Parts: sequence; C-alpha cells; structure tokens
Amino acid sequence: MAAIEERFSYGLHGTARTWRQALDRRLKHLGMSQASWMTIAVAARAQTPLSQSELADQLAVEGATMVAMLDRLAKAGLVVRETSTTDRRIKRVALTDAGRRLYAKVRAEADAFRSEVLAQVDPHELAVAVGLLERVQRIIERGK
Amino acid sequence: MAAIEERFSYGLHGTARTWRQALDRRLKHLGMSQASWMTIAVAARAQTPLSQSELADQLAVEGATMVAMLDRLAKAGLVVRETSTTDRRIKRVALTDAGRRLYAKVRAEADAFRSEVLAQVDPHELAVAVGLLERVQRIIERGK
DNA sequence: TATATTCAGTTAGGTCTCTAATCATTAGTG
DNA sequence: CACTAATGATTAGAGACCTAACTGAATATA
Repeated sequence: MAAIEERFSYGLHGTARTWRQALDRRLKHLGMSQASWMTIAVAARAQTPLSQSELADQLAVEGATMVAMLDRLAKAGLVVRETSTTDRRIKRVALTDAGRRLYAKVRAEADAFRSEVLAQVDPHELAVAVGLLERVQRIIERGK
Repeated sequence: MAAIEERFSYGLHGTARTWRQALDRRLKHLGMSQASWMTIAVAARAQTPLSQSELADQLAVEGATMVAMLDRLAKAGLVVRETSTTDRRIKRVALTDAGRRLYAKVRAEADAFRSEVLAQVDPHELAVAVGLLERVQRIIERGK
C-alpha cells in the first residue's frame, strides 16, 4: 500500500530535477541556470530593492545559500549590494543595467519553456496539482 | 496571465526542496540524507544487484552523480561494488549487512514522514497531482 | 544605561548534482 | 580479423544547496 504516496515523492523529486535540468540546458547559452534566473526574477519584480533575507525567503532557500548566489551574480556584474542607510545590517539587492538586459532575454526563454511544457497538460489538473503542491509545502513548513 | 503556470514552477521546486529538507532533518540522526536513502532503497528492492547505470536511470540522475554517491556509501560501508564476470565494464551494487540494517531503520522513518504529510491532503487530488507530475516528466524527457 | 537577545549577513565545510573529458571493455562493421 | 562505435565507469571542475559557527548592528529588558 501507500503506492500512490511513494509515487508522489518519486514524482515530485524526479520532475523537479528533470525540469531544472531541461531549463538549465536552454539557458546555458546565456550563462544562466534556473536558480540564478529565479533569483534575478524575484529581485527584478520587486517595486523597491529587497534585502538578502527577503530574497532568500521568497525563493525558499537559506540565507547562506543566498550569499553564495549573490556572490556569483555580483561577480558576473548582474547585481549590486547596497547597504541600507537606516539599518546598517541590511543590504539591498539591485539589478545593474546588464542584469536587467539579461533578465529580459532569460525571461522570454523561461516563459516559453514553461508554456510549452504546460500547454500539454489539462488546465484543471494543473490547478489541482498547484493547489496540492502549495498545500504540501505549507503542511511541512508548519510542522517544522 | 500564465499565473497558474508560474505558480506551478515555483511550487514544484519549492515543495521538492522543502520536502527534502524536512526529511533530511529527520534522517540526520541516522547519518542519512534523502538522496542516499533513495539510492539504497532502489538497490535494496532489486531482485538481483543493479549496475551503476541502472541505478542512475531509476533514480533519474547522471552516471557521474551515481559514482560520487556510491563512493560515499561505500566509504560508509553500506554498499560494495562487484565487477561483473561476464562484462568487465559493469559493476553491480550490493548492500552490505550494515546497509540492509540501516535501510530498515531509515525506511520506517521515511515512510512515516510521507504518510504523515500526505494524510493531510485529499486522496483524489493527490492522485491527480501524481498523474500530472509523471506526465510533465515524460513530456520534458521526450522533448529532450 | 548596561547587558542580553535578536537579526542580517558571512564563512567554513560538506552533500548532491551537473557537464565535459578520459579510460577500459565490449560490440559492430567492413 | 582489425578498426571503429558504443557503453560503463571514472575524474575534474563547478553550481546550488545545506547546517553550524561567527561578526557586527539594532533592539529589548532589567
């Protein structure tokens, strides 16, 4: 028994990995991975520059992970860290012009990939799956 | 537009990461991560010992990833590599006694975690989500 | 106000994953 | 049979993620 539950856990991880891998391949010619691109996307969409912690929260990764990611992005000249004047612990992350330009390109490809794949599934099932994924995440986070 | 599609991609990765993280925390006292445990689980369930490639295929990871994983598991004394007598390129992976003992313990905890989380979601929705995840994976792999 | 606590970010060390290149062995083909 | 292809495993190098331990700055509290 519990076959369906086991399939869920295999399916969840396998699909996430396969998705990431496929997208990484598509973004490779732009020198971007999925993780970098999602970081930039979140930073780009914020009205006002986010702190590193806010960024980490929204991407559901740890602070230390964010530090390493921003080190790479800053080294590549795509973002800059700006120390807040009101609270000197906080560093806000802003995109550079190069970052914004790359974002536009990468976004187009990532959107295309997502649409292309998800156009082939039933919209109603997709909605159910999204609801369930978000629910599972909340359940786990609550019980942490 | 495409809001639901975007939520799917965030939900997929976020949930997978959250799940792995929570399980890793639970298995930590046994010195096991989810990735190690899944590798051992696949190896343990096979009737006859699998080759490294077969193992990698079933876990949907690359051969090189498998090599590193088996290096760690072998170092920990949980598995051994046995060169095939009929085809000397192939190495089959067998669990040691220690590996089998640990497998039993880890399996119990992983099963408990999975059941605990998934007991809180609607079974019908779960079935739909599983179907969709597996379908998405096939779509991406086909178009590779 | 002085001390303790909390918070943002960092560093260090390790796991898991990838791609690309290499080696040994086997299978296929002229 | 000899040469070439494909296959299984490996190494090297890098990215993305984690936890634990730390620093410096701000806040709370006694």
